[in-house]
Amino acid sequence: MTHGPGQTRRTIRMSDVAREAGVSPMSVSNAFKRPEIVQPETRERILTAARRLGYVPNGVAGTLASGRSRMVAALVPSIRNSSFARTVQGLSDQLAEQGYQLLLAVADTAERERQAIESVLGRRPDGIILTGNEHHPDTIRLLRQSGVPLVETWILSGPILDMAVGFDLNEAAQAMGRLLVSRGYRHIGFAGYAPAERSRFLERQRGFQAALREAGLRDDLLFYAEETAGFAGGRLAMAVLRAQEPRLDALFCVTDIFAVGALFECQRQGLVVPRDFAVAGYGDFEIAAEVVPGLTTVRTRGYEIGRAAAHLIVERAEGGIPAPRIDVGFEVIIRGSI
Amino acid sequence: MTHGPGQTRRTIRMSDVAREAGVSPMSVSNAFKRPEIVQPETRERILTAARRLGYVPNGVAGTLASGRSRMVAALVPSIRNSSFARTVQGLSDQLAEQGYQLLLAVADTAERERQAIESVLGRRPDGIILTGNEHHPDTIRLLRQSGVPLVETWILSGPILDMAVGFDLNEAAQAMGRLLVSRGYRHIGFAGYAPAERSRFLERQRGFQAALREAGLRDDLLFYAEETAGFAGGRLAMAVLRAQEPRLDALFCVTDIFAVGALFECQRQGLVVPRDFAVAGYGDFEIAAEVVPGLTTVRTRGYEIGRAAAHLIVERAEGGIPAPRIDVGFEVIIRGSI
DNA sequence: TGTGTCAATTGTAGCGCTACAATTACGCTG
DNA sequence: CAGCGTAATTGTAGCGCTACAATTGACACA
Repeated sequence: MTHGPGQTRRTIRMSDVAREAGVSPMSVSNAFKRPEIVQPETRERILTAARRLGYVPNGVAGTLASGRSRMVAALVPSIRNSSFARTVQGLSDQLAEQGYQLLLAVADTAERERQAIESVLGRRPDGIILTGNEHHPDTIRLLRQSGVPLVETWILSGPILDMAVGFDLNEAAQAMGRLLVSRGYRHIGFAGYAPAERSRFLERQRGFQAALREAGLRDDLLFYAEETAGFAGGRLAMAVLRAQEPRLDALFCVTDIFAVGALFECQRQGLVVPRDFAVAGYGDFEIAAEVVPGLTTVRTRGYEIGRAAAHLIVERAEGGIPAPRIDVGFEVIIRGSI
Repeated sequence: MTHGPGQTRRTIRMSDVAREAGVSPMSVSNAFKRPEIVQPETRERILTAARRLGYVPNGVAGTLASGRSRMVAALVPSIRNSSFARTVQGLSDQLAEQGYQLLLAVADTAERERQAIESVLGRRPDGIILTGNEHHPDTIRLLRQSGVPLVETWILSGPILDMAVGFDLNEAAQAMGRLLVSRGYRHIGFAGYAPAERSRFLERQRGFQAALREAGLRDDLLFYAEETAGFAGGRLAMAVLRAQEPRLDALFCVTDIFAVGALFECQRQGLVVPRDFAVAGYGDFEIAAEVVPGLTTVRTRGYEIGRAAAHLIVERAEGGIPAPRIDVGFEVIIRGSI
């Protein structure tokens, strides 16, 4: 305790800085948190002392005392998926700019989401960002009870717990469906993920089917790949759907990964895209612009979703009352694949 | 404060649960943190009371009192890059399994890293995971002074601050260089990033050059792309290096993204791979197995790096003295592109 | 019956900070 | 020069939890 010679000095705290600068601890606190209310010279003296001692404020104690953590938790189903990676990047950028930190939890099932939420809530984050709007009932109860500001992302429709940032998934898929129809394709397949699991994929399917029915085309050429399918999903979809309908002339994929897989498969089979077969994707991943021919796809704004979500939370944390829903829109990007 | 009718009940704390269960607060704490030392019936009574009241332990207070946060901070230069995304996934999985949480900071420059470290240290994480071994001197001083366990990832050689998980970057590039040489290529180019910035790319270059010199080949066909180059990097590298050496017959790229870009460019120009031109990558991203022909590449173990790094930190946090360096190895994956 | 041993439980004393109220300093008015 | 408003600074009283030592009770043994 006494830091005599040879004694290892324990961690520097606010009162050490206060003594060093000849002020009260409160002034040190103010010098860091509300610099405008302390006299410039005093502030300078305090900051110098802090630097000299190598003082790092203990945010944990600060959080306990103030009830504000300047930390935002985000739950995403995956980080390898390019869309969510962009969202996390957006969150991270925006939060860093505003002096907040990101507590990240990756949870790919509702059950894991529940667990993650439970432990995250113990940290008293200033806000929580979720993906989608399908949550475990216990999750919802916990969140409601905690009163923490909430943003659900990648979704706009349906019941929202608090705030939401996303775009109209249904509309986006419908736009692509209409585009395919307008280009003259008549036997259009759909490659997605098992529908039970992910309503955000289901909405794409619905929008797509609506566009086909509108045009009087059959809307039952559906293929569902495994979670882990990757590029193979597109290949499999082509094989299965062409067996089901030999005249199949186009494929709409719920992710660009499937779509690129389908393009590669066309290449292997000697099908010329788009003359013999058309492929459309969803996501506008980096690769979409690079494959030959370029992939026609729906550009989503994952990065902006992240930024906007972070912004909503911070605004709320600082006492504002932001708009509860933000639509970041989408865009159909036309390249050579249809 | 009095929670009479209509009064909004403030947050439940440990003493509320204690009163409800008829025990002391310490027993509640023990029931959660060291269940084996409390009588089974007592424990049951406490947990029931906690559930009934919807008690969520305040981890912030716990951290302040115990000095342990059960939180690990990770700094990565990017999250969109597939390699780091895998590492973050590995971290997240391993930490979740062990009941720890992940504080993520994305910092793409040494200066931002410094800022991030500074604010991260305020949270008193039980460990910090860094990427690479090039850090701002202030960062190093801060980290040293804090005494927090540290893991540097994606690197093994050179000065290590505390612990490290990675593989021999030089060796990996050299292996690929040798493979190209053994296949008979004689004018082999290199596509990388600006060398000043990233020593982890520089090591690849050195290993590659060593392999070429070993074989008596020229080792100065080097191209450096911008940070943001993406697939275009490969295209540019081909253009520039072929202008410099028309007999160029192979290209080694520091990332699969460049390599795939180069493959696409070959396709556009009608070059048959690998007959007319060979391409090798680095990373074994998902796409490497899917392009036609498949990309020969170095498979790195980003996911395992994340898991191992998390494991080291946790072991250390729980009082162990783990090995300071872990080599997760690499693998040369031979496909059709060379 | 006294006493040592062990497991289970409990009080006490902070962890390092900030909200808030109280105090002091200081210039300005009448 | 008293009286007052404003700005700067400071004390007090926790925030909710856990380390640690102290206490209690049950039981075995001499």
